[in-house]
This record gives sequence, structure tokens and C-alpha cells, in this order.
Amino acid sequence: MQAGAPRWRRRSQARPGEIVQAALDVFAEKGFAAAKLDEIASKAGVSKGALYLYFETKEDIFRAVVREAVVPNIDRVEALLAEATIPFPDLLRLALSQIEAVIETSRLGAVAKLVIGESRNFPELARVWHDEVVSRMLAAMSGALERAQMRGEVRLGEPRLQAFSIVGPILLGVIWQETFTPVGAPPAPLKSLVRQHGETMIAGLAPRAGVSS
Amino acid sequence: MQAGAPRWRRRSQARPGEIVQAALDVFAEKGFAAAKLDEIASKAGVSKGALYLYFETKEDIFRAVVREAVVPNIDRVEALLAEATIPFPDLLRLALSQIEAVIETSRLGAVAKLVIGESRNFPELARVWHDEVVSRMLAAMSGALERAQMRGEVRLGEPRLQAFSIVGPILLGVIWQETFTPVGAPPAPLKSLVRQHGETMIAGLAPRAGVSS
DNA sequence: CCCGTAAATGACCTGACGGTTATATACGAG
DNA sequence: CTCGTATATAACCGTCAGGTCATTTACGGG
Repeated sequence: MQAGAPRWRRRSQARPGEIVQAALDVFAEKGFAAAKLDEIASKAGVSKGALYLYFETKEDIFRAVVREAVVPNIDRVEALLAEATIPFPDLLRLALSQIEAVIETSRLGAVAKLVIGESRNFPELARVWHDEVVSRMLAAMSGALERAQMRGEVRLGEPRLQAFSIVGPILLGVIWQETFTPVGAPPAPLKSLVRQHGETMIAGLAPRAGVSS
Repeated sequence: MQAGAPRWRRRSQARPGEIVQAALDVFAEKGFAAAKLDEIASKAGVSKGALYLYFETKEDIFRAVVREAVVPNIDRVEALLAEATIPFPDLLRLALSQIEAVIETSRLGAVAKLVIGESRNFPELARVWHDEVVSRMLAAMSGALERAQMRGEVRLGEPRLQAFSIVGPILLGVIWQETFTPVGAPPAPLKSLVRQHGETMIAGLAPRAGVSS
């Protein structure tokens, strides 16, 4: 040990973020129950006791992780979809590429897997995730679809179900990458998947020839 | 306690199935780590010790649960998709309704959730699930798509990605029902979801007018 | 420079749960 | 009927990990 180097530092501002970051890593890899506080602590460069200076319980840390991951910019996608001024195909292409960007930036996939896996043990978290992420996403998409239908740019149908059709394959791609790629399955190339799926959906949602409204 | 009624019965044939069934319930609800052997045992109407007459460890039971759930008839769907004799739209409609039937019969959704949630802790199970279910499914679907492309019934594109587009929303529906419906979210009506998604995909995959091969 | 206290530690406590085993019992074979 | 053994039990054990706390240490204010 370096002489003069303190054994630890007082950094009450930075700690919580570091802990949540480390916890995300461990939870994502092990799931809630199998994640050990000692591992989270050591990954955060801190002792186990220190965790309890900032969080009440293990569950509390888990909640913080999910909430933290929820915060990021669903907003942008939502705002984009509210734009009614561009033709639907362009809108969809834009939205998809933004979603793709969000996925590649913020470990959304890992958190989704967590929430899905632990939903029965943490119903309240499933609810938060639903209300703050999935539901908003779907509502924004449905809204855009409904307006596009009224403008005659999209064939008539239940907008919510159409939204499922759009979002589903993306979820599949994310799950795939989190679940099967690590065990040797061929990767799901998110980029080309999203692009081709987008084109397929644009064609599939195009109004039928000869049906106006 | 009823006089003359034996305290327990010897039923070495029936036990394993009952245990696996009970274990599926508990694992589906709690996840692997949070599931207690005592609960599985009592749900199976048996003492904890009896579990160890039929299985080596908790993991062993988990494996049995997943394998059991894998067994059922992916085969039928696979066989159906190999049929090259009917037009693609009809084939797709048939396949989707069969998939729907399988989902509603065999607690496929619960198991999928389990596998996804525990994939990091049981990579070998993720591999089994991938090899026995997902990969076969996707391969069968890709094959059908590729042949349909050659017949000019489906627009050209990467068949594997098209298969993702077809399967994704179904996965989303299943996950939704397992994850969000129990916490008060509006249900994802699988039946109409599948039907409308099918029609959307048929339209989206139809060959472009004026592009022959 | 020194002290007060917030920040951090790590040894410890404890309950829970996976797994074991000595004992009891059902029931088929002879 | 009876006896052997496969089947089942329930009390038990050991370990592991979440949570606690007495003690130590960094470091800013006077």
C-alpha cells in the first residue's frame, strides 16, 4: 500500500451513482436474487457496509437501478411520434432509428430482461416500467398510427395492435442479444433487422389500393 | 386424520410428473433462485426429502421443467411450415393459428420468461431452448419464406429477418401477458393480435408490383 | 494544528434454505 | 401372514448472504 495514500476517500456525492452503475452490471448478469451485495460493493470500489449509507436494502438498490434506467430519453421518441407533419413512412423510419440509438446507448435490453424476469417478485417495478416506458411508447405509436389512418396514409385497423406489430420484432432482437448470443447463437443484427422490418411494416401498413376511408 | 387412511402412498410412477408440474408453477411465479424447495414439495403433496428420490438437485428439477416444456409439439408447426404446396398467405395464416394454439395450451410463455430471466445463470438451458425451440422455429419459418421468395410469392429480402418480423410481435404478446397483465395493465388480446399481425405481414411481404424476381 | 464528525470499514450476527439421513411405513412377493 | 425393501418422512446440519454495528479514518472549520 502506497505510503501517504489514504485507505479510502469521502465522496458522498459520487458514491450513489457509482453504486447504481455497479449494481446494474451485477443484476444484469445474475438476476436479482443471485446478485451478491459483496460483489456490487467491490465492483463499486466500496465496502458492503457503505452500501447501507446510501440505500436501505437490496431491494432499494434494485429499484434505484430500474428507475435510473427508466429516466433516459423515451421522451425524445415520444415527442418525435407526436409530430404529425411528416408522411408516415418517413416518421416510422425516423422513430425506428431513434429507438435503435436509445437501445445501443442505454443498457435498455439488460434492464428489460431484469424487469421481465423479476416481475412477479417486484410487481411494482413491472408497473413502473409499464407506465413509464412500454405504455408511453405504445401509446405514442398508436397515436401516430391513428392519425395516419385518418389522413389515409395507413390502412385501417386497430392502432394498438399495429403498434405491437411494429415494436415486437425489436423486443425480440433485444432479448435475443441478451439471451442467446452469449451462449453461442448467431447474433441478431439489430441494425439491419430494424431497417428491413421498417420497410416491411411500411408496405404492410400501406392503404389497400382502392380503399379510401 | 382418517383412521385406516395411510399417511402416504407409494407412487413412484406418478411422482416425477407431479413434481415437475408443481415446480413449473413455483418457478414461473418466483424465478429460479427465489423458488423454495419446500414450496414445490408441498404443492406436489410430498415432503422435501421425497424430491431427492427423483432429482439430484434443485437445478436438476429446473432442467426437467424446461425440458418438459420444450418437448411438446414444436414439431407440428415445423412440419406444417415445411409444406411447400400451398400459397404463402394461407401457409402463414395456418402456422400462426397453430402457434397460437400451442401457446394457449402449454405454458410456453411462463417458461420463456424463465429461460430469459435465468439465461446468464443457466447458459446451457438457454442453449437448449435456443436449439430446440427458437432456432428450429426460426429456421422453419425462414425456409418457408425463402421458398416463397423463389416462387415469387414473397418480396425479396433476408428471410431470417423476415422471420423475426413475423415472430416478434407474438413474443411481445406472450411476454406482455406474463409480465404486465398481472400488474393491472390492459391485456394483449393474443387472438386478434395474431390475426391482424398476420394480415399486416401478408401485405408487407407481398411482392412489389412490377418486381418479378 | 487540532478536533469533531461524517464517511467508511469489516468482523460479526442471524435467518433462511438447499441438501442429508436416521427412522418409519406401505405393500408386493413368496 | 410376514418379511424385505422401495418409498416417504421430518428433524437436522452447514453454508451462505443480507443486514448491523463498534471502531477507525479522512478532512474541513475554527
